[in-house]
Amino acid sequence: MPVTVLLVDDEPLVRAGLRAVLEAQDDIEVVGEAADGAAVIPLVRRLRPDVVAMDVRMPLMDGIEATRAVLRTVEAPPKIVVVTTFENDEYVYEALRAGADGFLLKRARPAEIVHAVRLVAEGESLLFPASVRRLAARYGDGDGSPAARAVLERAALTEREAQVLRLMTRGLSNAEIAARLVVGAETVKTHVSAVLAKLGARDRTQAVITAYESGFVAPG
Amino acid sequence: MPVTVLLVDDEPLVRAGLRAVLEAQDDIEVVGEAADGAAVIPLVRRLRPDVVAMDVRMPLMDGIEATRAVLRTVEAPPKIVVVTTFENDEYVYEALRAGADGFLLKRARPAEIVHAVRLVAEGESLLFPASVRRLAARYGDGDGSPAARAVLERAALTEREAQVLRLMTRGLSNAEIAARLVVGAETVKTHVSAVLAKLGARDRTQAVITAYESGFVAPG
DNA sequence: GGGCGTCTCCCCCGCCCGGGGGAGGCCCGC
DNA sequence: GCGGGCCTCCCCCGGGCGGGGGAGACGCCC
Repeated sequence: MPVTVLLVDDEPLVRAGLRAVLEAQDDIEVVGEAADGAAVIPLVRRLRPDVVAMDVRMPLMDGIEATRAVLRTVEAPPKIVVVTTFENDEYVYEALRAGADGFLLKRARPAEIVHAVRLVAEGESLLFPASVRRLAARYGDGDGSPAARAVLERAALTEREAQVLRLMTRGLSNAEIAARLVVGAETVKTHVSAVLAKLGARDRTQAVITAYESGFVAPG
Repeated sequence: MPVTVLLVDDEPLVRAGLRAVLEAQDDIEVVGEAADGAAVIPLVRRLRPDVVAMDVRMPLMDGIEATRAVLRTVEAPPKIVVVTTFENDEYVYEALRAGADGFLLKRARPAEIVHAVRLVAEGESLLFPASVRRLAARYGDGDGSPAARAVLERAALTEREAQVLRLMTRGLSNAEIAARLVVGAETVKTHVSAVLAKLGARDRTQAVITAYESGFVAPG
């Protein structure tokens, strides 16, 4: 069965463009459109789309509020991809914080847009999409960049967990991390488990990969 | 005790520059100079430097041949850093293949040069220096780039092992890699062990980190 | 023909890793 | 005060991981 998508954008032109791009795929179906975040809730309830492509800036209710509203009030909410024009849109980070599953640049190539929709539909943690990573790299001292910060906050890593993750990306074992942080090995295990859970990683290797792919750490 | 360095370059100006940069550090001592690779062996035998900073292109014997000669004939040979002017110097990869421990751009910042010398002196596998990684990134589809290829050949990963490493960097477990390659789990274990040994990694996580840091794989 | 390297598979073994659940102390905010 | 989040530590337990050694089959090169 196809991936169903709801488009939410105040500009008809953008909606038409997204529709054209997405409908060109035979495994994606655009099931509805809305011109403002305020209209999203009932539409989501009625259409039950797999994915909502949500504009950030809209007149009545912006994408951030709408994202929060959907996630708060709808049962088994759809995946939400935030759509934005600017790469350095602080609003986007807000949206990610609000619980969106990824974001999309309007000027992205059609293939990228399609890819993003498919990925989030599969639940494939677009928590850390390549675009976020690229952003992080661009603005990035890797660690203090707004994107990386957003990623962190989205993953809701605590300070201690982030610290542990950083040491994991340096190849340290649990025992070595424990020695470095001067805590017990069991404590480290607790933190590592928390990191794995929050990043959706199965083991420390996957967590380290995610850290690299997200721009949480930069090579070199 | 300080790190002792032998400079090998046909241009006096370059030698003077390197000497100035390195002697400015109180933990580094330049113990000798040579103008050609042909003079290296006896000098290394007599001075027993920790590190040889070796130019690639020299009139009589180039840095590649000299590197081979030193590693073949000298007991407990020094670490060798290959010095080059051009970033995309194919000769450099040859030198790495010949057994050099890292390389250095002549126009690198003094701090970088000092850093490189200290690192190789510590034996800190400069097998995968940041400069190689940057090179790989610059030229790089990550995989087919000359630098990545050189890194591969330097590490002497076989095709199969490289394939396994690539799947490791995607977060796959041994069982999953086995399924993907349609071989037994024991076979994968053998390959993984070989990769770990060749990369000097203790576990798969460290191997993946090395893969990222070396440019063997690029984030995104 | 006889190495040598690669790929394949097998054994045993120890251990770190990760999951689950529990618990106490701390600070902060309601 | 009381809850909640965070950090800390503890238990048990299974499984994947990594080390060691061995071995057969194939192709390549001398």
